[in-house]
Amino acid sequence: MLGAPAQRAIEKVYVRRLRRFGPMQDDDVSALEARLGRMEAYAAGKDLELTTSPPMFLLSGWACLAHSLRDGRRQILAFVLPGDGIGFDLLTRSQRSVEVLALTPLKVRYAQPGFVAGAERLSRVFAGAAAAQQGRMIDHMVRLGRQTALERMAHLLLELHARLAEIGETRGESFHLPIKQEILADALGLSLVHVNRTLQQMRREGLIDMRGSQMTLLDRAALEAASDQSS
Amino acid sequence: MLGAPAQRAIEKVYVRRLRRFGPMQDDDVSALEARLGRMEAYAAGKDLELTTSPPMFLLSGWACLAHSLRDGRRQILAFVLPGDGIGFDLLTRSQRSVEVLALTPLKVRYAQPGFVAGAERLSRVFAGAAAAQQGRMIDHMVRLGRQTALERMAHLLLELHARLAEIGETRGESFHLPIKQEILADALGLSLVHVNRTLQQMRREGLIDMRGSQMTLLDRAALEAASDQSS
DNA sequence: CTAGCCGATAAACATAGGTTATTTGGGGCT
DNA sequence: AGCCCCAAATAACCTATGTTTATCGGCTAG
Repeated sequence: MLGAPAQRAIEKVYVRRLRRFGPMQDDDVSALEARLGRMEAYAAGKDLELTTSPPMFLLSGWACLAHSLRDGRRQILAFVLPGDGIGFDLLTRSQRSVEVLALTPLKVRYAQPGFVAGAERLSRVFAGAAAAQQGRMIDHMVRLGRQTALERMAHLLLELHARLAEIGETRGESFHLPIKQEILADALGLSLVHVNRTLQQMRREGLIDMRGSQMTLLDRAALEAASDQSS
Repeated sequence: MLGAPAQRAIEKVYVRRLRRFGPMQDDDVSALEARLGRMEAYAAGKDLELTTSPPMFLLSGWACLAHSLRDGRRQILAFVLPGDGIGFDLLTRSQRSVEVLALTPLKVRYAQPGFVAGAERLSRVFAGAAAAQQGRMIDHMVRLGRQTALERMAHLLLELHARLAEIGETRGESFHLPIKQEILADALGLSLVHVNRTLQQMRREGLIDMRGSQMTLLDRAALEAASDQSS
């Protein structure tokens, strides 16, 4: 009576995430596992070196991809959540000055130095994950270019909830949001003050509830209406 | 005395573009050529169908990738210039509602239905082109999220000039900018009026010159300073 | 227990950019 | 030649968001 559930419970978070992008059979999982190597921990705030190191999976904690301007302005390009890969795609490996930043303490697992995707099914899954990431970046461009502060926030919160739900890190409409409002500001292209204003407004209007770093989506319908995003 | 220059002059625009991303020898070019098929022309304003058709190269004219919101707001995600591929990457082929829009009359050349990149060198070149496109999208996110109207415009003009120079469509610091200010607005996340204001300002300050659709970058140093973008 | 720090909250004011409406300036067509 | 139409250019006004500064509350180091 314990076998199956127990097995499920210990499934690696990156396998759980990758399953979203296509079927993975036992030999796919072992093929992947065989190509992974050492684990590592990083402190919050740490700037991960990507150009030299092999790609990795995030086991726990939150990271982000960001680009900084000379005068200190910073744009967060994407959030990296547990189970997500870092550095598998061209994006993060290209010469571009894309920084990978630990937003919380991190645990990662590196791929073997000569990592290659491997079997047919496995590489299709990896392609799916890369496509999903690009899709999120498109959403992000639309947010930044054409949405109001409240729309941006609503859409980001929905995205984060959906992604955390995939790996079982939500409880109903609640999830742990372990980042400062300053980080939200750099992600959404807003000022810190306006992020706070917007959150207060969403709170007053009963869209969300925040207690410390616990975020609850109280009115999903309204949030979805606000974030539009469809064609 | 005519052979070599003539050969160079008739080199296909997509080959010229692809050479930027890695060495292409004669057999690479023929391998690519063998995988391409019919040509097609489209009128300005046409919305190209991507999900059903094979990928293609843009032979002449300008196109863009865009996403529209329900209420009509639109964000242009990327410009597609002559020689650029459309639909080779996951981006444009994913289920996402990314539209491909002809900004001018277009000539394209489709790939054969079962297109695959082909030889080692050739696929490395294709990967390079995809990475370049992603890099430009990152620049675009930074523009949209963290730069002022003038900075955005300066940076976009520099990008367009550089890309057009690659395919010989510049004359010194001048190039043909065949798009309405409304399109610039949708690309830069600004209103049409503010795009006009910004262009006037750049003109007054001697940064650019515009006569009809002819754009000239008068003060590259100042434009580069304004667009920052470095880490 | 207290000092000090950090992040959230708040208030007051400033401004970049949005909106609406009007005018100007070429082409192309009749 | 005269008329249209469309895009560019202006103008006047409005507002979402940025900036600056201050307060508050909780946590941690001693």
